[in-house]
Amino acid sequence: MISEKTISRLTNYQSLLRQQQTQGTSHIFSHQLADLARVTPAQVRRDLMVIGYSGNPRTGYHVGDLQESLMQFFAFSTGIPTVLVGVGSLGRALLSYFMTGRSNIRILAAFDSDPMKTGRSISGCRVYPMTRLRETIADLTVTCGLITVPGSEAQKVVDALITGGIHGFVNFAPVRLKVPPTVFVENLDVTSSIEKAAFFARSYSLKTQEEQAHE
Amino acid sequence: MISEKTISRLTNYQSLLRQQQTQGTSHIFSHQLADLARVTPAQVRRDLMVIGYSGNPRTGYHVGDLQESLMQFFAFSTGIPTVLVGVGSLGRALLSYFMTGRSNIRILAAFDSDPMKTGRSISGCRVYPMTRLRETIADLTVTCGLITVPGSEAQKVVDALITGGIHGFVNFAPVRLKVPPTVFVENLDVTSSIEKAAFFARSYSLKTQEEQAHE
DNA sequence: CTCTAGCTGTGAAATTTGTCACAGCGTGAA
DNA sequence: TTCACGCTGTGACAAATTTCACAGCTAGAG
Ligand SMILES: NC(=O)c1ccc[n+]([C@@H]2O[C@H](COP(=O)([O-])OP(=O)(O)OC[C@H]3O[C@@H](n4cnc5c(N)ncnc54)[C@H](O)[C@@H]3O)[C@@H](O)[C@H]2O)c1
Ligand SMILES: NC(=O)c1ccc[n+]([C@@H]2O[C@H](COP(=O)([O-])OP(=O)(O)OC[C@H]3O[C@@H](n4cnc5c(N)ncnc54)[C@H](O)[C@@H]3O)[C@@H](O)[C@H]2O)c1
Repeated sequence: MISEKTISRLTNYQSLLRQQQTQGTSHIFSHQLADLARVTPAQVRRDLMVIGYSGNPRTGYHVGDLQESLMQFFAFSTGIPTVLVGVGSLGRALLSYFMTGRSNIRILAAFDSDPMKTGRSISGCRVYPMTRLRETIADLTVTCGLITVPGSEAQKVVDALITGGIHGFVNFAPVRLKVPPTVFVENLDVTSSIEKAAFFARSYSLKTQEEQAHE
Repeated sequence: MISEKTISRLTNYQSLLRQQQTQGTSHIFSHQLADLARVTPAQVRRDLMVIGYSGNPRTGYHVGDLQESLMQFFAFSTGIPTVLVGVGSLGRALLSYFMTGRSNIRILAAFDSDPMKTGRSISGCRVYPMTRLRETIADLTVTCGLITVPGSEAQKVVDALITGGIHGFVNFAPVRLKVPPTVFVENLDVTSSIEKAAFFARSYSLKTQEEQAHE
C-alpha cells in the first residue's frame, strides 16, 4: 500500500516537472527536484522508486520520460473528471479557476439545490438541480466530487454521490464525513488550517523574540 | 516540540466540542469524541495530554472545562487576526465567508495590486493597495497572512509580509514558498488535493470491482 | 461502607515515515 | 581504452506517530 504523503509529493513533482519542461530543462537530478519541492534528495529518490522510474547516475532523470511515467502511474492522461456540488461563493471560485485554467482537472457539471442557481452556466459549467444528480453522474463516469455545500448538508450530498458510484471527494465543509472504506475523502478545512498556521506563527514569533532578548 | 498533526486534531476537537456544547452535552468520553473526530480513543487521550487537561474516569471530560483549556492553550480568545492578499475570486470567497461567519478568524484588511480592486470594501473588509501594506500591518498586530495571489506573485508577497513581521501563512497558490525557519506556511493546494483524491478514488474503485468479480 | 464496571493516563510496543550511507554504475575526460 | 567523479537505488537505520494494554481511579449500586 502506498501512502497519502507519497502521493501528494508525487503530484507535486509532476507539477514542478511541468514547469521545468516549459523552461526547457531536459534533465534533472534528485537534489534539484528536492530543492524545488522542499524535501530531501533521498525522499525524492524513494518516492520515484514506487513508480518504477529509473534515472541515470550521470545525467539524472529525463524530465520528459519521468513525466511520462508519472502520467502513466496516475493514469489520468485525459484529465480528472469531477463534479461540484454547492455553487456558493467558494463553488463559484473553484468553477472560475478550473473551467479556465489549464490544469488536468475537468469539472463536468455542477449541482445546487437552490433553484435560483440552476439551469444556467457559471464560468462555462452547467449548473443542474439536485434532482438531476443521479442520471447526470451515471452518464458521465466521474472520478471525484467537490463538496462546497454548508456543513449541515455535506453528509447527505456525499451519500448521494457515493450511491452514484463516486469513490473520491474533496470536502471543503468543516465536518468529518462518514464514508465506507471504499471511499476516499480529502478534507480541506480552511478554518482549521488558519488556526494551525496561527498557532505555529505565535510559537515561532515568541521563539524569535526570546532569541533576540538573549543577544 | 508538538506536532502539526496533533495541532490539527486539537483544533478539530475544539470545533466538535463547540457543537456538542450547543447541543447541551456537558460531559464526553474519549471514545465519543474519537467517533466524532474519526480517530481512535487512545489518540484523543494522547492529544489531550499535551494541553494538560485531565478527565475523570467515571464521567469523562467536562466539555466546558476542556474547551476552556483548549482556548488557553491556543490563546486566541479575541480571535485570530489575519490579513488577506489577492482579492480575486478565491480571495473574495474567503472574505465573504470569514467576514460574515462566526469563526474566530478576523480578516482585518485585504490587499491587492490591481487599482480596480482597491479603495473599496468587499464583504465589509477594506481593500488597500500594496503600497499601504507595510504601514497597515505595522499598525495591526497580525498573526497570519492568507495568500490568494497567482503563483508567480506569491513569493514576493510572502517576503513582504515576513518583513512586516508575520510568522504564519496559509498559501493557496500552487507553489512552495521559501521562508526562514521562524516562519510557518500551511499550503492548501486544491489542485493537488483533487489529484490525490482522484488517485485513491481510482484505486478504491478498482478494488471494489475486483471484489465484486470474485463473488 | 465496600465493591465493581468502565473509564482515564501513560509506559511500552508497533507501525509508519523519513534519512543515511554506500555499492554500483554511467559518462566525459584524458 | 581507462579512470574517476558524482550520481542513483536501496538496505539498514532513525525518528515520528499511533496503538496497545493495563494500573489506578472514581462514581454509583448495594
Ligand atoms: N471561503 C469560503 O467560501 C469558505 C471558507 C471555509 C469553508 N468554507 C466551506 O465551504 C462550504 C461552502 O461555502 P460557501 O461560502 O461557498 O457557502 P455558500 O452559502 O455561499 O454556498 C453554499 C451553496 O450550497 C448550496 N446548497 C445548500 N444546500 C445544498 C444541498 N443540500 N444540495 C446542494 N446544494 C446545496 C446553496 O444553495 C449555496 O449555493 C461551506 O461548508 C463552508 O463552511 C467556505
Ligand atoms: N478556486 C480558485 O480560485 C483556486 C483554486 C486553486 C488554486 N487557486 C490559487 O489561488 C490563487 C488565487 O486564485 P484566484 O482564482 O483568486 O485568482 P485571481 O486571478 O482571480 O485573483 C488573483 C488576485 O491577486 C491580485 N494580484 C496579482 N498580483 C498581485 C500582487 N503582486 N500583489 C497583490 N495582489 C496581486 C490580482 O489583482 C487578483 O485580484 C492562485 O494562486 C491560484 O492558483 C485558486
